[in-house]
Amino acid sequence: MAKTIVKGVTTPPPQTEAELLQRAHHLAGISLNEIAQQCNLAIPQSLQFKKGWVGQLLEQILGATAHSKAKPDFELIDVELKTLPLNHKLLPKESTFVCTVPQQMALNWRNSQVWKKLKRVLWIPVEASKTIPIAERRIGTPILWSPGEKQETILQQDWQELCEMLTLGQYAQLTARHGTYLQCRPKAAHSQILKNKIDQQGQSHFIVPRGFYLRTSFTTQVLQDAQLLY
Amino acid sequence: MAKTIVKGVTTPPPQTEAELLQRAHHLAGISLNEIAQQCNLAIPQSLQFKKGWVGQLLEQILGATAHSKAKPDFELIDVELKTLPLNHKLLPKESTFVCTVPQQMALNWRNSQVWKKLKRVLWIPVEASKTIPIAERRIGTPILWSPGEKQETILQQDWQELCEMLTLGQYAQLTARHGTYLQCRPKAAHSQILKNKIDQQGQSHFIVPRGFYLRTSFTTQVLQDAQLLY
DNA sequence: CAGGATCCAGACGTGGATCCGT
DNA sequence: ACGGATCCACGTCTGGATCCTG
Repeated sequence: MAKTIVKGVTTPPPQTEAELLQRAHHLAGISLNEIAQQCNLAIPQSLQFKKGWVGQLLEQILGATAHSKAKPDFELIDVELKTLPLNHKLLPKESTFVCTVPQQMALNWRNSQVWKKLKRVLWIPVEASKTIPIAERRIGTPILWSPGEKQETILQQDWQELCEMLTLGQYAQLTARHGTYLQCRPKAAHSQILKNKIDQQGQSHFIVPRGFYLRTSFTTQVLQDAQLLY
Repeated sequence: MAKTIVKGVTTPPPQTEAELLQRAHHLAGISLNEIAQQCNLAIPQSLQFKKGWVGQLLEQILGATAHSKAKPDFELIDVELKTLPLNHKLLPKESTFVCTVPQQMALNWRNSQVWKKLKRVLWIPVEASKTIPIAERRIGTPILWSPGEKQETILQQDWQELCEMLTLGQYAQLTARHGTYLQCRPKAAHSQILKNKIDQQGQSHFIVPRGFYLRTSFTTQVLQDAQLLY
């Protein structure tokens, strides 16, 4: 099944973490325009209707296994790619989506979807201040990261607290204010979307689809630990 | 959300069974070419890569709620539309797809997906001999139908037999030869497609996706009962 | 002949995230 | 600031069936 129509130049998957990190370092300081040109892709005027564009651009230039779902971005080396949008102070601007809340919660933290996504992450900071045209936004120094011991403890506590509320069906009480590092928020095309959820008694309910997100305070810490803040 | 671009003329949904049946009677004797013109649709050279085309054409001209899934074709009046391809003898040429085999079988016949699809059907016979160009194939006399008592008994027996084998995971023994009127056959894009099925013990298996089909011997009986065979 | 294999269109779900009103 | 709302791409699934080889 050779693909003969080039719809954008792609990079082969990296074979090792070192190779991936080296590639990512070569992007540091480069603008999105340069990468888009190399990938033969047009730059959108605004991200309003192209919210995932930067993430998908970096997937492509770094050789992520494009859109293979429920799998790490770099399947061979089991690494997840996350862009980290930075504000004008070069601090994280937004929370970071981790994964959707599954039908059935895992039985323990180390088997959870959240841990699978966070155990090994390549963070790529990207300028995201609205005052900078998209084409001119630059890539920052990459961080190949795993949670520290103390971080994992808090993340696990957050996960357990949120899981408990979700499992018990306490949707009214569960807001984005819960959780120290990890929060739980809506994740859908629009607020009218409802998902059929089957509770532990086998009863069917319609609920708002949710996702797990990392707070900006947490990703700021990631930058700090990597000594990328001064 | 008014759709301003006309991609094919559509008919509003029928409000009553009588209205639907009247429309269908107006199609009797008409060629596919005439209907396609009225719908502003091009006629494919072959159905090899357009297998569902005739069915979708009739959905459109009769005002079926286009592609609303897991619902009857005519939602308001709870009627299912089925084309019935006829060979050169004007007898059913193919088996009729009913529905896919669900993850979890219903607990009884009257709650089954098969019964929901078959309890009220508008059959539209269509010439389907390969010797007739698609454009020239004619529509036959429509049949608004429900299973007779004896038919339902056999269908229910078939369904129960097939369900039992499916529930017990007897996939090796389960072939299209089982069932008097109803059979169970593969239903997929290709034979390599596998579906994750969770059995009653909670174990996960990969199996070939299947569908329920009505044998041609059964749909021949439907024509007979409607006195459309001589 | 008919059981097993296959094909398309459109809906739906998931992963990529950012938007925006209070 | 940030919690709740929203947006695109694309892979997968479902519903419409007919094809095709032994």
